Amino acid sequence: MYRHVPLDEPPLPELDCSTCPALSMSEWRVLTPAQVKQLSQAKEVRRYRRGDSMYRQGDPCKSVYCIHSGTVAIRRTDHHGNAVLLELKQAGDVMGYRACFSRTERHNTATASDEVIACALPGPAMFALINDNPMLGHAFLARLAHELARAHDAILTHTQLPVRARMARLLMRFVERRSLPRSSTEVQIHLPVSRHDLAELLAARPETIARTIAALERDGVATFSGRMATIANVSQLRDEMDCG
Amino acid sequence: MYRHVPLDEPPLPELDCSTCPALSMSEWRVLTPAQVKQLSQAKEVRRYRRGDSMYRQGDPCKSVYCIHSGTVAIRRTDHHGNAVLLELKQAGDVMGYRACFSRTERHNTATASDEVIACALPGPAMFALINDNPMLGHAFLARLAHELARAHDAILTHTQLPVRARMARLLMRFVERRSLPRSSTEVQIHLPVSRHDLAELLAARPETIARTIAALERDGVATFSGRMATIANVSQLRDEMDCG
DNA sequence: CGGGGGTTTGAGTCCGTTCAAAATACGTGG
DNA sequence: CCACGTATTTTGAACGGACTCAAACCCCCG
Repeated sequence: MYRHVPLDEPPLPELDCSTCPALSMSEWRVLTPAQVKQLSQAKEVRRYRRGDSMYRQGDPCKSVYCIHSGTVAIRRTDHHGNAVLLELKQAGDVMGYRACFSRTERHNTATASDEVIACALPGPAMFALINDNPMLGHAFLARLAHELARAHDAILTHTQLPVRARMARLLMRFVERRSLPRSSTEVQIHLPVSRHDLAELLAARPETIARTIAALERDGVATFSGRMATIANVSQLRDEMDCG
Repeated sequence: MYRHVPLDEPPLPELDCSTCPALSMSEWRVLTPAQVKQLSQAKEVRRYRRGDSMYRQGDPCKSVYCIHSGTVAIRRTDHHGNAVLLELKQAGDVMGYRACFSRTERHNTATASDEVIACALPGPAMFALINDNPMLGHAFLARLAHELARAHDAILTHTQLPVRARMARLLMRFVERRSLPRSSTEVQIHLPVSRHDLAELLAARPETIARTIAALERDGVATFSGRMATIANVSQLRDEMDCG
């Protein structure tokens, strides 16, 4: 845990934010070239291996992170061990800002879901950039507002829809993000996480996920093989999204 | 709906933000006296009657609101009619800013739960204040971050805890907000909403709420009479908050 | 070839729901 | 102030989706 410079790994690459492909997807895109250089100098590149946690509930908030590559799972756990996977962060996503803005300790845990390279930017450096460039503040206001809407959506879907419909919605999100079209109606997607994580994403048990997948195959909606899924008919999947 | 100046009502009071008791509880508390005057001139006082909606899902976002008195219910509804009561806003709360910051239409509906007097501040006026005073931007960043944490909490509790524990948590929130101590262990609270709204707050059915209340009384945790509730032993209620 | 973690299947249970009806509270007009 | 009609709340019985516990299965890797 917390290791980010294993001895037996190749040295971390030097990353320049101004040429980073993640820049245009992140909140930093509103910065001027000079401010990007400032960002680049203040940041620190880190590597995390599958299972490493970047921060944990209760930690003080020292930095925000910008993901260069890999997938990070953001989880909230209660003191009974029940966990919910709140979201998956990927390349170009900025994460870990919530605790900085509310000036509280971390309320959830960030875990590398596979090999992750991310840059850590100290909180004060971010606040300095916001003071220099009000557009960055607005970008974070918009981002937080968007996240809040998504969280409210999750409350609604998790409490009102059966697991099967929630699964359909999740699959549709993966389809929209990046799918390999195989024919006019058929698409193939790569599930970025294990069944266990799928369960935590949908606030259900792994057994229920297995059963739901089996039911989806039985009904000819999709076929699953490991982390590959082939949706037979996207519009049919869309119909599953409301009620089941 | 949308009516806020009924003909048969007394005229709206002239309200001056600088003397408003809600000021110190709202985000506007970071403003200078001159900026408060600016706020006061830009705002418009409105009155809503029980059941009136202040805005609805799908509306464009024109203003943010600052509640002077009364209770407002913020709801999210899906196109099947399933509704969740996301939160109750009361005197001193600012509301309706989420859609402004994300520059999207309203994602939920705000309904007056009883007689409400609130001030509407046009979105552009708020943005002007934020530009004049960066502390206001930070205050909203902190507020949004806090709301996001609360929403994530709700996801966890709604999916992991039984209704009875969720009810205990809600009652505790009311106790902490304002309770009338009757003895060392016994407190009395006023439930600000109907059973139906209680159900929507807990993401359950009214029938389940009635049964849960009956069970709580049977077990001697609390007694209920209309909108009055007497908690026999607060620490006993606290024990109910995790699992049931 | 033999672990071992992750995944799947099976059987039984429980919590909350649904549907329906009774009871209570509420507001209005007489 | 009481009677009435309506809305809200409560109770009852039956159903169902997801959970629990347990065992079998499978695939990857040593």
